[in-house]
Amino acid sequence: MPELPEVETIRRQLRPRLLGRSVLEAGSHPSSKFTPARAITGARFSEVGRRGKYLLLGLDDDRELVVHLGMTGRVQFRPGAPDDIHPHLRAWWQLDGDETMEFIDARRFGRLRVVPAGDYRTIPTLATAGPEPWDPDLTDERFWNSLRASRRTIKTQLLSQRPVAGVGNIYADEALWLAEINPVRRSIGLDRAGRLLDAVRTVMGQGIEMGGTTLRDYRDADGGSGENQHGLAAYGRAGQPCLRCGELLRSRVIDARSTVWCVACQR
DNA sequence: CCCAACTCCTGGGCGC
DNA sequence: TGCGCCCAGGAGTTGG
Repeated sequence: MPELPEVETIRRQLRPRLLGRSVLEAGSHPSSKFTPARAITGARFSEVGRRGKYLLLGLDDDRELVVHLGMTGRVQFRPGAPDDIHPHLRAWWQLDGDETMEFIDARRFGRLRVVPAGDYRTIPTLATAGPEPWDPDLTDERFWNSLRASRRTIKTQLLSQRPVAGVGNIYADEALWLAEINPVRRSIGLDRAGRLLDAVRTVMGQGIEMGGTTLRDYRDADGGSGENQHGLAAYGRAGQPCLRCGELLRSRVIDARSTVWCVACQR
């Protein structure tokens, strides 16, 4: 599932391909999740940003196309017209230069929105998202205070996007494993919070370096796969030995999300 | 405000 | 081999 490292990989590829280019025509699947695609016909891309798991495609008319990839969303380019017989084509934008950008999404968990630039009031998760992992204002104390404000499990809090933006199920399990913290804890001290924040930065940074994690669906904007799946220590490794202590990793559903952790060294 | 439950989707893995 | 069941999951929505 595309999390911050996957979305950042795509952002970096999209930027040189989109900046300065105009949308000549656009179309979409009839679902309201995708119809906003049509609203940017005639506009020109002027920025390609990211916030958490959201792609922010700035337009020269002071609006933004906000893209969330959901579970299986992909962005790809093809010469000429859209491939309108592709069964999972949800939106497309015909660009100048005889090329089409396509949004492919088998499971339709993705969504598109067009908003006034920087105005995310109608996208609550984006509007209330916590800082980016490398935001200099994100201190250990701030992260700890955010975690202390809720009584939910640490795992659930990481997925909430509030303490830090961009964490999904894979990198949450990886960060908790690296920081040696039990995902079902409901409170942690400042020292553990600091270690968890360090771990989030480490696993996210590694994910970006590796071009994202491809378990099944994820592809970058060039159609390529990531390599981070070979570096996972927890996610998908239930029943296999912990890479730190050898204990067999356990799996359990926490808040409807499968969670893998080591009962011996994650306390 | 917080939180829990429910919802959306369908490819693929599995049991038989 | 084929059928049918059910899981995976981010975030939006709803209701307490």
